[in-house]
Amino acid sequence: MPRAFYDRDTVLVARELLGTYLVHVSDGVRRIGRIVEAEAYLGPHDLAAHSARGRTERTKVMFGPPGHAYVYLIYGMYHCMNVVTQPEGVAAAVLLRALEPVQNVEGRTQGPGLLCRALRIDRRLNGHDLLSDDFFIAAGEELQGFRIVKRPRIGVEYAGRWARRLLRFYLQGNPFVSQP
DNA sequence: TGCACGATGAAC
DNA sequence: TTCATCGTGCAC
Repeated sequence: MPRAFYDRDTVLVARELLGTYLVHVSDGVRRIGRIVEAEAYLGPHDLAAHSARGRTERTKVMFGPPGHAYVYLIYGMYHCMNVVTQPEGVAAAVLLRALEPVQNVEGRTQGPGLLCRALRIDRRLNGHDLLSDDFFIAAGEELQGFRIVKRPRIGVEYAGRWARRLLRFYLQGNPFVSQP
């Protein structure tokens, strides 16, 4: 997808990422998954977003230009993959939560930690430009007939009223969604 | 320099 | 409901 795709409202980007293809080439293997579930993290005012605590060493990528990968380690054993959105200076991103396996994908892809493991995504890719030829997102087909479901985000109960916002999106009925 | 904890997943 | 496991962020 072009830079301009990411340089837009984060909720819009999260919804439109559904049905697109995440491609990662590593060790000469091209692994592809279709994005079926994603969450929007809106910026420093969003108490569920990492950027809510300001710019730190970990979150500085979120404050950077759109179309880059924000990858971090969670619970000491899993990685989470995000796409940075909106103009540089706006610390917003979309967390990829589930993929439908398409090519060279081994293991489960339901959930942010599992999808990173299956596509061999780790912290080495933090800050990576998604307008590259080894890690990028490609357009999918039209989502005709596929309803997009809106739900509260997962695992952010500490965020008060922000935890109840409907910022998780997934393709209704898709068997690869992590928590239908 | 130390320590509490998490945008998770799996087992019990 | 509990646990594995460790980098980050902030307290001291």
